[in-house]
Amino acid sequence: MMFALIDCNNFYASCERVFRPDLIGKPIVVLSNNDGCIIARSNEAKDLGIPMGAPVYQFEKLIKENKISVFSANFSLYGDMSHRVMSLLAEYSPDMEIYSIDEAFLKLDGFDRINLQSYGLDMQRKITKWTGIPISVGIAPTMALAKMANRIAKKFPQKTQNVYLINTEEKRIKTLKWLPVADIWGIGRQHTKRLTALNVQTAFDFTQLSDAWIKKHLSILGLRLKRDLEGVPTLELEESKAKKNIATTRSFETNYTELDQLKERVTTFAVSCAEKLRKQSSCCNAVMVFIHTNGHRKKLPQYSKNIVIKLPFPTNSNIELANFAVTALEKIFKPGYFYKKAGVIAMDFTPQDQTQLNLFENRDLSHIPIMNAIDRINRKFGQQKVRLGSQDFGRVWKMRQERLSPCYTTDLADIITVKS
DNA sequence: TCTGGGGTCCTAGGACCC
DNA sequence: TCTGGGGTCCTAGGACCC
Repeated sequence: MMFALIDCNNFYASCERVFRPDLIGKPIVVLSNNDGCIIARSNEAKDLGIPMGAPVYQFEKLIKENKISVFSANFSLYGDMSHRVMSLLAEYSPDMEIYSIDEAFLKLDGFDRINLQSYGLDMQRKITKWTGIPISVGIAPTMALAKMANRIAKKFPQKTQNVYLINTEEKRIKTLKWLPVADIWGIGRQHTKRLTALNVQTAFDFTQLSDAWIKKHLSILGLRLKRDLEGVPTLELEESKAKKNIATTRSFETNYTELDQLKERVTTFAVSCAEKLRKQSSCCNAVMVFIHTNGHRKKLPQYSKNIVIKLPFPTNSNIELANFAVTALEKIFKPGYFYKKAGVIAMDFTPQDQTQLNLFENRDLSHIPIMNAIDRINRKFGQQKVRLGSQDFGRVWKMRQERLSPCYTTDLADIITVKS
C-alpha cells in the first residue's frame, strides 16, 4: 500500500501564467484581498528573497527594480483551475482526498504490480500538459512520508523530474535525515522552537524521541506523526465532510467609524455565510460576530471584541442570519474607534432537513422557497444580483484589486481571443 | 498611505450532576 | 483532628494546516 501526494507548484502564480505565457521564467507575486500581503510567489520571486505573507508595500522597490509582475488574487480563476487538476488526478486512483486548493492525496491500494515511478511521471506530464499547471508528485508508504517525498520532488526538479518515490528503507532514512524538523508536516513554529532547543534538528532526530515525551508535549497528533514517519501507516485519507464552521471575514480598505457602515458589511458577510450553509445543506444554531481596529496602528486606541449568540432556531436564511448578526454587532459596537476588520462566523450546525420547528418561535417558513429562488437567480445571472435592501447598493464598499487578471475560464466576457 | 482569509483538532479546567 | 469520587459537557486557548 502506498500514498501519493500531488502538489501544484506555486499554484496561484502558475494559474496566472497559464494565460500569460510571456511570464514563464519571470518573477510573479499574487496579493491577498485588498492587495495587502504577498500570498504566492513564483520560484523567481522566491529567489529574489520575497518572503511569504509579506506586506507588499515593504517590497515596492524590489518589485520595481526586478520588474516583478504583481497580481491581485483571482480566486474564480484559481478555483476553476484547481477543479481541472483534481478531475484529472481522480482518474489515477479511486481513493482521493482533496487536501487543499492545490494539493491532493491518492491512496494507491492494489498497485503492487504497477511501476509507481512511471505512474507518477505519467501523472506529472499529463496534468502539466493538459492544464498548464506544473505539479510535483511524492509517493511513499505513509501520508507523512509522501509529503516529504513531495518536497524532494519539488526541491530537485532536474534530478527527479518532479517525481520522488520512497520505496526502500534506505531512502526513508535518507529523506528523514535530510528534512529539517521545521519542515515536517504538522510541526509548526512553536513545536520547532521546543524541539531545536533539545537539539532535535531533522525529521530523523524527531523519530528518535520517546513516545512519552512526544505525547506529553505534542499530544496524540505528534505520536501519530511519529508512527507515520517510521513507515507505519497511521494517518488516513479523510472523506470530504461538511464543514463545522463557515466564516466570511474581511479587512476594509479604509477605516470605518460608523455603526451603519459596519452594519452593511456584517449584513453582507452574514448573507455570504448563509449561501455557503445552503450549499452544504446545513443550518446554523449560533453565530459569532467580531470587529476590531487596526492592530498595526499602535498609536490609535485599540478595540477588539467578538460575541457569540445562540439562535432561537436553526437557520440558513439570508434574512434571518443577517438580522441576528446585526443584533450581535449592535451589542459589541462602541463609537469612537477606527474599525479595520469585521467578520461573521456561523457555528453549531444541524442538517437542513432535520431542523425542528420550534413551537414558541414564529419562524417564517416562507424563507425557504425565497432563498431557493435567490440562489437560482444568482447562479444564473451572477453573484449578488439579488441582495438584501440593507446591503451595499451604491457600491459604497469596494475591495482594492488593482491588478486583477481576467476570469479567463469562468466569465464569457473574459475569454481569450486567439488570432491566426 | 499600505499588513489576508478560512479552516481543523486537542487539551485543560471549570461547571454541574449524582 | 476529620470534609468523596467519578462522570459528562462545555469552553477557551493553543497548536497546526493551506
